[in-house]
Amino acid sequence: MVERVTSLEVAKRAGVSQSAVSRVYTPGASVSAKTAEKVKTAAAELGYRPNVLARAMVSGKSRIIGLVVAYLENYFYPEALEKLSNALQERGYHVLIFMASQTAGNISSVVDEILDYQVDGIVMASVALSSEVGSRCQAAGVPVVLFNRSQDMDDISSVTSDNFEGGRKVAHLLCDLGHERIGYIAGWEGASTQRDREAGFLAGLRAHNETLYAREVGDFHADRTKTATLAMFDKPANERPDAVFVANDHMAFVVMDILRHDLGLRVPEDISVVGYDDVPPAAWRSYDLTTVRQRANLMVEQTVATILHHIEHPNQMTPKKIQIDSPLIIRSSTRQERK
Amino acid sequence: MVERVTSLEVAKRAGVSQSAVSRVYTPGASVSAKTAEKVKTAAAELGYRPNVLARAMVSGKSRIIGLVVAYLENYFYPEALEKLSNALQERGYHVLIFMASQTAGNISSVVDEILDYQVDGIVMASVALSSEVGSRCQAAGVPVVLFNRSQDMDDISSVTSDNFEGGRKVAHLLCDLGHERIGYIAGWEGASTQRDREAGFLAGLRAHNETLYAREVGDFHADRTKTATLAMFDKPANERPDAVFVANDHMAFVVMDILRHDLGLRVPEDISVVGYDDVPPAAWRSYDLTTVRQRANLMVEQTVATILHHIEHPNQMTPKKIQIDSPLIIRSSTRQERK
DNA sequence: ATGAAAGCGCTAACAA
DNA sequence: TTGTTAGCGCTTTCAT
Repeated sequence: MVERVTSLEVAKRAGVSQSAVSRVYTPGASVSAKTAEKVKTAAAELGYRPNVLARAMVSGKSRIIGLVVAYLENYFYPEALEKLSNALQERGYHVLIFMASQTAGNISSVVDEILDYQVDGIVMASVALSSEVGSRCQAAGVPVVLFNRSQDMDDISSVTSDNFEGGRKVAHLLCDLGHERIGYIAGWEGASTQRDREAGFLAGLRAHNETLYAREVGDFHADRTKTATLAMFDKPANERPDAVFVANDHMAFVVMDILRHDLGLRVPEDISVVGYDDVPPAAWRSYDLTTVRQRANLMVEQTVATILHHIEHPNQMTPKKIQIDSPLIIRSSTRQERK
Repeated sequence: MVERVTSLEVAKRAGVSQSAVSRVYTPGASVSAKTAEKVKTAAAELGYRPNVLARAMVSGKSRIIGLVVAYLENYFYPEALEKLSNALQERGYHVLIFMASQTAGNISSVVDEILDYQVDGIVMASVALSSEVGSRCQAAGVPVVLFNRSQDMDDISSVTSDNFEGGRKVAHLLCDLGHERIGYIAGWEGASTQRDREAGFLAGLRAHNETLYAREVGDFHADRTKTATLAMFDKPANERPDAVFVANDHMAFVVMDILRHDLGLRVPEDISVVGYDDVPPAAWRSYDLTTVRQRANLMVEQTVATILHHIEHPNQMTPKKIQIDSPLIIRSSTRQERK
């Protein structure tokens, strides 16, 4: 175990003051090329690196972004997390993870923990947070950006895909394909993504003078989706939907598996299935799911830009509500042409 | 934006010294019930919470664990990450994420960044790290635990599943089922997991007086796995393997999809397929993959125990090499009985 | 451009 | 049990 090297030791070896060393590592500080060289040499010889925590304490900037996530079971999140972390790393920030377990009371303590770490900003990717939580962080002077969720009438920035428009595109597709009995399997109804997708979907149907034939709730949850699917499809051919929009890809996989393996139905010949997210397995041959793509890259890019903007302009608190266009990806889980 | 509340302000309001306040938040410090009450009341009124960073600076313990990950595309990792973060959170630690991008030179700088944050320990879950990197952290006095990878002849602790034994179990299964032309699709050959799984598999075959009929390399990579699969199976029935062990689940999904959809073969009637990891999609009906389960819960538990042990006993540097038993999970991608 | 000095908010001896 | 004091390693005035 090697002892930590401090700026003071580097200063001594370089024959300069401790503050000179500090300046060398402070972008924009005034140091002569000569001192900079001396310091860098000494630092290299000693293996010196500035202590981020000490810097954070005095500067008030930790260069840490707190990330609150609830469930990584939806493969959209690991993807986003990876990109987010990379993007922040490139800008000299790092991600401190806070897992928000199910319990609601727990969430509140999570916020306290985050604040304890003096994070410069917070990204909330968890669906189940009360709006109060975000506001509390804002009140503490820590900017917050909601990722993949939104809230009406509040003062928190958010980045989402255009869920309403995405839902509408699905309605158009299914109507254009000539489907006549269209079902919807909803996600957890507390989620803004679920609400917006459904609202857009219904608006789209209306535009075609169609109406929803059946609706069940899957809650973004495998078991409940199974129940919902059976309730919707375990009936004679002329009574069940001939197409279904499922509020996210993971539920859509469950739906497809049940249709095919439990009910012996064919996708898309008997039933067209559409999902939402375009997580990687949607492109796997066994599913090849028609879906709405949430463009993780763009969403992350905007999230990073927004949080950094808030960090750099602490006074300017106007929230940004960013919606990323989400294209329809047509694969083979939907009929290929009007029947 | 609310100003930060310091322990000094709490002290004033409570009518005690600043160190009294500190003691109230230091487990095991001696404070009278009366002072504790006064302090807690004042703290609550002011909304005070100790500054973790300041505490870290003086105590030398940040209660931050650095986690190095390379690719979250393998769904074993998000699962592990979630459990790891939860387990550490319960013990008052938090996870700072470091994404190790592809470039090898990059890795080295990642280590510097980690060390800058004065992390108390490091978990490396990335497959592509040189042993030199881990050693450098150890040398800096920061304990390291390798997660899901191991290295021979070195001084770093690691937690893996029993990959050798897992591979052997697969060989036994396939031999018991009467398979006669058995293939293996390897992962990236630099990975210890790949090497151990293959070694165990070969040892198992040998025990049955069987020998490997075909071998290709998929590199834990979808495209290369596709090429490997075609090279192995795109030939007459009597020339191709009748069973294949694939070094991880994700490659196995690709193999199954190609067998079924490109080559028109049936699994398991024509070919039995076995994977490794038991990631969630392995249990999805479309794959229902026979596989070796890496028990993420146990692996994480041991990882946490090990890293905390090293943190709490800094002098006792004997590395631990922990292997978790990995059970064979038999599903329907393998023949159900001897033919 | 540089050094001296004053803290950032806290913990940990040390006395009392 | 308590208060006083001295830092942890750094950034940042303020002189020079």
